Amino acid sequence: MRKSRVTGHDVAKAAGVSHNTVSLVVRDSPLVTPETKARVRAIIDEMGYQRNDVAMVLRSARSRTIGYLLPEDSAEAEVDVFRNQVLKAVTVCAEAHNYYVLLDLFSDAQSGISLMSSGRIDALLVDGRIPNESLLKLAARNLPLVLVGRDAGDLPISWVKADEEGGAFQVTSHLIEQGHQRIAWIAAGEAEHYIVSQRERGYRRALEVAGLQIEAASIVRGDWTFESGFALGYQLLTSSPRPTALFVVTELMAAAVLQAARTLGLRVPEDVSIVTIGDSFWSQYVQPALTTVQVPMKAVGTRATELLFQSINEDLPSPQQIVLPTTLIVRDSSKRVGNK
Amino acid sequence: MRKSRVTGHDVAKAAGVSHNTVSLVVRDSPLVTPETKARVRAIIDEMGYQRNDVAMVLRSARSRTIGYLLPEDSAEAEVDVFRNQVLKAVTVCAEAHNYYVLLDLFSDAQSGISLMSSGRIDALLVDGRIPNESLLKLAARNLPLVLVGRDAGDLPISWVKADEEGGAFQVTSHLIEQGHQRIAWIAAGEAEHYIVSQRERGYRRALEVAGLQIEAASIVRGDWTFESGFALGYQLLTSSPRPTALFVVTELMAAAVLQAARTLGLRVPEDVSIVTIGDSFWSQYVQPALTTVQVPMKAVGTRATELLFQSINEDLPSPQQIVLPTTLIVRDSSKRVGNK
DNA sequence: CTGAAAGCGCTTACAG
DNA sequence: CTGAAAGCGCTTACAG
Repeated sequence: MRKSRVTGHDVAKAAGVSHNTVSLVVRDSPLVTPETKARVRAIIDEMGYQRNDVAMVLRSARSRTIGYLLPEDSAEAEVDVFRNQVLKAVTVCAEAHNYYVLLDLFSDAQSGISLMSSGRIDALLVDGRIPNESLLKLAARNLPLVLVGRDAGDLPISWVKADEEGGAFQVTSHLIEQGHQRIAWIAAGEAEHYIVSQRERGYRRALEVAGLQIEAASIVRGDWTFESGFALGYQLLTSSPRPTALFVVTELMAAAVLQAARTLGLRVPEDVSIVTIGDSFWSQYVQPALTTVQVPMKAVGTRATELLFQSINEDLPSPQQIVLPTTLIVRDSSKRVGNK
Repeated sequence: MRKSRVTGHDVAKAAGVSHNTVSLVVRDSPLVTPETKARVRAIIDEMGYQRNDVAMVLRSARSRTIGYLLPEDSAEAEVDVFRNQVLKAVTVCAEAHNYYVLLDLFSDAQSGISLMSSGRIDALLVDGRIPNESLLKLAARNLPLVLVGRDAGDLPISWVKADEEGGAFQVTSHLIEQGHQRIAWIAAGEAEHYIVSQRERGYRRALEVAGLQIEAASIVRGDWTFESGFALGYQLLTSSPRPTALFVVTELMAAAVLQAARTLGLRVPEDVSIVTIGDSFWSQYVQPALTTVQVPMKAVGTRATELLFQSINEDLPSPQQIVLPTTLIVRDSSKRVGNK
């Protein structure tokens, strides 16, 4: 048991001060004179004293740790860079505030509640893929909480998300401006999947605003895999009349559609335009580089964490709800229709 | 302060038992009769009691948390899926053992030492990119530690890594068997970068074993970016005599070399073979799909975590050192030389 | 500016 | 099988 050998008590005795003073020195409190500090610090270094954080946490009821509740692995997860981008941003931001990040895989609401009541964390970030009914139970606890990557409807909960709907609207409108009228939509997962449904809304709204008909046959739904993207792309590209443009829900599936087109001998963008949305850097490196809407997940992670620290430190009066804009990036996979 | 409202003491009073008994019930100890358990559990539910983990940790000196020390962001990190794969595996594995994962960004050895002495964690996983001198200081603490993704030379430290050198040897030998004699190597980062140097060793050994000359001009070094891959690919493919095959240190840079070849009007694999190594699933979706060596980072994460739990529970006598095999995956970017 | 006392909420011996 | 006491190592009032 080397790790807990030296306690504040030992240091106090060696330095001829009280335990209390040692504690203040460790926290660099202005209540201690520089001379005493220097003397105590020398002893601390000499004895190799390291504070036991757990005792500190128990007594002060501040853990200097934020929790991050992640969904368990899903079909989607294999493919998804989303979570990684966010997690990285969260960790960097927490570190800057001198906080640790504690990871918890969501299994049910109870495990999340246990964590919130355990004293292990001061606040909780919740991944947007956690189901709403669990979210409600979690939000009922008395601990700052920020939802990451989606909104919470009418619930009085803080959240930070990207404007998925606006992004989808933007890229679909871009296609329409380029003269496309038959624009298919390749979705993924369940119809209620938050991000997919938001993107689909944007797609539908763009068509409606332009007065274009939304045909049922133009909307198909895969399972997040490259293979499903290929199959659906193939299906749509061999249907008649063939769409002049395809909007694909993820960049991986869009890359698959690119291959389906290639397999069929169709040129992109000359014969068909393909656009997508997401945050994968690979999408610019496929051939041709994909026109996409960039979703700023890193920024979402950072803003959410900043908001969490605000809640910890200031006791925010009402829920804060933040939407970050997306960016249309026109690359080589889309062009004006008919203009070969 | 809702979170700490109900304590074990309150439950004990309400149930008419001692605080001790409540503690045993929460831990589901066989020392308590089923009747008492049921009665106490009912009260626990009724009162909404949640154990304060921090007090438990302080008293029992077991945090039920493992630490994961990550390197700070580097140029390499932007591109790297490595860490994400590993982290996911670690988290899933920890969850299965009923442990949390605490993230810590490496700034210096001292911060790692503080964490190890803080009582917050029972054991520590260290990312392979942490420098050796810091690793030594960390390993000197009395806490189980496993190094992830690289070996530790002669140091008596447990580690789990993939056979990067063997993988590089394998894919280079594959090229040689296909008749290639001028095989260039595109590296990245600093010469001492562990993974890069291991891969380079495998490359050199394969050439040596085959009795092929290693020419200085065939070895170039980029900076992990797509752009540097493109530039170096372009340079090598316009050099004379042109290499018949290129082995590229990362899959992203290999995708860039593919584009350089396309830009030059060279066909892959007819005019030049391009092979790589890594764990990015994207490499199979570029055109042509890349021949690669699959590095099992997920398995590395899982094995490392399992090893860590062994160290926690059994007090392993000597360091365990595990090398996981890589797998050559021949796809469409390489072929027999001259056989057009 | 420093010290002595109390206590955060558990678990761990130990006694019955 | 259950209970009463001690204590993990800090921080927080409070007193001087």
